[in-house]
Amino acid sequence: MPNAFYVTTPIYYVNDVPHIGHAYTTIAADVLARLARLRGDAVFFLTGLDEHGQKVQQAAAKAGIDPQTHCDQLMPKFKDLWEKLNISQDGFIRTTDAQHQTIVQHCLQTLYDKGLIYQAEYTGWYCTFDERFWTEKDVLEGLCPDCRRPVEQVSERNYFFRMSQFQDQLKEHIHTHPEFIQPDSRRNEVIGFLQKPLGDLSISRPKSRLSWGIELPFDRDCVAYVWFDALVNYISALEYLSAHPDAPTFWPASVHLVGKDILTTHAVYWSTMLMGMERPLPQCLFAHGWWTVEGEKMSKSRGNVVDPSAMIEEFGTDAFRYFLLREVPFGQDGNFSLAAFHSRYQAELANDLGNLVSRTLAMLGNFSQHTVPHPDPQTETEFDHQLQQTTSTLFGTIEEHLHRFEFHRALEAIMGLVQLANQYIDKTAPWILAKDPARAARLQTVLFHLAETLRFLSYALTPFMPHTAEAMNRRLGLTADISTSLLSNYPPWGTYTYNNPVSKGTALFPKKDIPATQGSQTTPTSSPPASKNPQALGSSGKSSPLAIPTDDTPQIGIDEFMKVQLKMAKILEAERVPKSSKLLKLQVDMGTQQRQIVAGIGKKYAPEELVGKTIVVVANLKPAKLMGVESQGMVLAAGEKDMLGLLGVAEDLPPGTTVK
RNA sequence: GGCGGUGUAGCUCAGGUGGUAGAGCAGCGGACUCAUAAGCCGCGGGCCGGGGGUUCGAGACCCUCCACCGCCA
Repeated sequence: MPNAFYVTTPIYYVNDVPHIGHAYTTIAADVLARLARLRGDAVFFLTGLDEHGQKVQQAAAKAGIDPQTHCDQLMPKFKDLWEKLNISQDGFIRTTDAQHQTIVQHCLQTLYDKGLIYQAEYTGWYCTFDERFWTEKDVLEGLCPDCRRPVEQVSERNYFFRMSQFQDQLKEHIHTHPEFIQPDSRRNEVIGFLQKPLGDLSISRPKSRLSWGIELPFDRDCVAYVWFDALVNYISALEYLSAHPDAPTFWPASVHLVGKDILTTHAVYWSTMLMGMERPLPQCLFAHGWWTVEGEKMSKSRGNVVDPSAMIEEFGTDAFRYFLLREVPFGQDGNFSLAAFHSRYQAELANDLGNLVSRTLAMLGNFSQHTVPHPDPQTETEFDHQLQQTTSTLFGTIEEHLHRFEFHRALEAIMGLVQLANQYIDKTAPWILAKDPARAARLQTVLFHLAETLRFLSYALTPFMPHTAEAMNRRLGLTADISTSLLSNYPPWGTYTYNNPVSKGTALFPKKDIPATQGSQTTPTSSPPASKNPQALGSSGKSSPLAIPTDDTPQIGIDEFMKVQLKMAKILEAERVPKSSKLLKLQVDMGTQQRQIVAGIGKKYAPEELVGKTIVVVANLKPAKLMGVESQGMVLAAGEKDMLGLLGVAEDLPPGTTVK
C-alpha cells in the first residue's frame, strides 16, 4: 500500500484576478505533488475556487446575470492559468458544486446535532456601504473605519459554533505537534492568539443580507458563513473528486499550503470545526510569505499586480516556476523585481544550466558521434568520483529540503551540481583529450560522466521544471517514460544503457535582452532591436549590460533607487516661512494623507501661484525641521544652485500616484 | 500597549552546543575555447545596530538602549 499524500492550496476567490500570489502557492503545491508521485506515493493534489459570498453576488448583479453564470464565466481564468503553469492538480473544486453544498450541509447538521451550534442575537455596528459589521472598538467616532461613512447599530439573529469549547484541546494539539503549524514564527503567533480567550464563531448570515451561499439545513432563512463553506472543501472534495484506487483515504491532509493572511482561519477555525466533527486535524499547515512587486505591496489600485501569463509568455513556464521558488525562502516575504528575475534567468538558467546542457551535448556530438560512450574505470579520477557521489545523492538532498518546505535550498542544491559539472568540464577539458588518440579512453569516461550527470539532473528537475526535464531527456536520447519513473525504479549511476543518439537542439533558456525600462512588470519587450548582442559594446564581456557610462558619480542599483518613494502631490496651501527669503511652507494632498513640506522655492515662485499645482515629492524622507518648521518630505525641482523649476508630470494625475 | 522576530561585506543573506567572520550577486584581474561571448580560476578585511556584563575568549550567552517588521489589542 503506497503512502498517501494529500496536498491542497486554498480555494481562490473566483472574483480575484489571478496574480503572482495565486501562482506561487499553486506552483509550490505542484512541486510537492510531483515529488511525491516520483516517490511512489498515492497523491491527491487539490485546488479550486471559492464562489460564494457578497462580492460575487454584487458583481453578478452589476453585470445583470445570475451569480452562477457569473462564476462559470470567471472560472476559466484560473483553470487556464494552471494549464499554462503546468499545474498537475488531481482535483479542481468549486464551492458551487452540488456535492460540495450537500456535504457542507451535512457538516452543519452534524455540529448542530451535537449541540455545538446555537442561535444568538448579535449586535454590532453595521456599515451599509461595505456591508459588514464592525466592533465597538473599530468604529471611529461613529464612522466606518474603512469608508468613513456613518455606521448604524444593528441586531441580527445568527448561528454560532461553540469554538471556545475547543480552545484547550487546540492548544494541546499545537504543543504536542510541533510540525502542525509552520514555519515556527507563525506557530508562535497562533500560540499567542490562543493565550486570549477564544470566542464562538458566527457561522451564518441572514438571507435578507446575503443570499448567495449555502442554506443552513436547520434554518432556511440563513446561509452558511463563507469561511465555513470554504474550509469544508478540503474534506468534501475527497468524497466526490478523488477516485484513487490505491489509497483508502487521503484524510488527514499531509499539508495545507496557505498564505500568511489566512493562517488564523485555518489554524483556529478549521481545526476547531474538525474537532467538533471528531475528525483528525491535517498534519501540517504551512503559511508562506507574500510578494511585493518592485518593493511595493501588490494592489489593484496601484496597478502593479504581476500577471503571470505575461511572464510566462516572455520567459517560459519553467523559468517562472524556478524564479518564484528559488528567489525567496518559502516562509518569508519576497520581492518580485524584473531586475532580479533577469539576473537569475540569465545567470542561473541560461548561463549555468542551459549552457551546461548545450556544451555537453555539443561535445557528445563532436567527440563521440552523437552517442554516449562507455566509460573506462581504469581512467577514473578522484573528481569523477566526487561528481558521481554528488549526482547520485542529489535526489535525496532535494527530498530532505522539501520535507522542510525549503524549495530554495533544493534548487540551490541542483544549481550546485550544475556548477560542479561546469567545473568538471573545465578541469577535464575534453576538447584537449579529443586531440590525442592515446587518451580516447579517458575522453569516453569524461563524456559518460557528463551524460550521467545530465540524466540525474533532469530527474531532479522534474518536479520543479517538468518541461525542461523532459527536453533534457529527449536530447540525451532517453526513453520518454524515464522522467515519470519512480525513484525506486530509476536506474542508478552507471546502469542505464544509452541506445539512442543524442541531439543538441536549440537553447533551453535563450538569452534575453534586458528591457530598457525597469519599472514595467507586464511587458518586458525585446528591446532594443538595434543590438542583437547585448554585450557588443562591453569590453570585458562580463559587465552588466545595465551599466552605462557616467561621470564620476558612483552608480547605484535599482534596489537603492527603489528605496526612494516618489509620489504625486497636489499643493493645497502655500505660505512664506517667516524670516526666510526662499523657504515656502506647503500643505500638500498626497491621496491618502495630507502633509506639510518646506521647500526652498520661494525665490522662483510666489505662494499664490503654486496652489492647485500637482508636483512630485519624496514621500519617505525622514521629517526634518527647516528654520523651526517641520517638513515631512521634499519636493523635486530642477537646477543646481538656483532653483529653476518644479517637477510635474505631463498628464494630470491624482495625488498619491506613485512615480518611478 | 502586550507577545514574538529581525538588525553581519555595496546588495540578498548563512553563520547547531561561545574560540577569534562566510556564500551568492555586483566589481577587479587571469588563463582557456567544448558551449547560449557562456563557463573556469584568483582577488572580499566588514566598529557582526549602540552601550554594558559573564568568560582566558562572544556575531553567537545575559542586561540595556535604538531602528525596523510581524501577530494581537
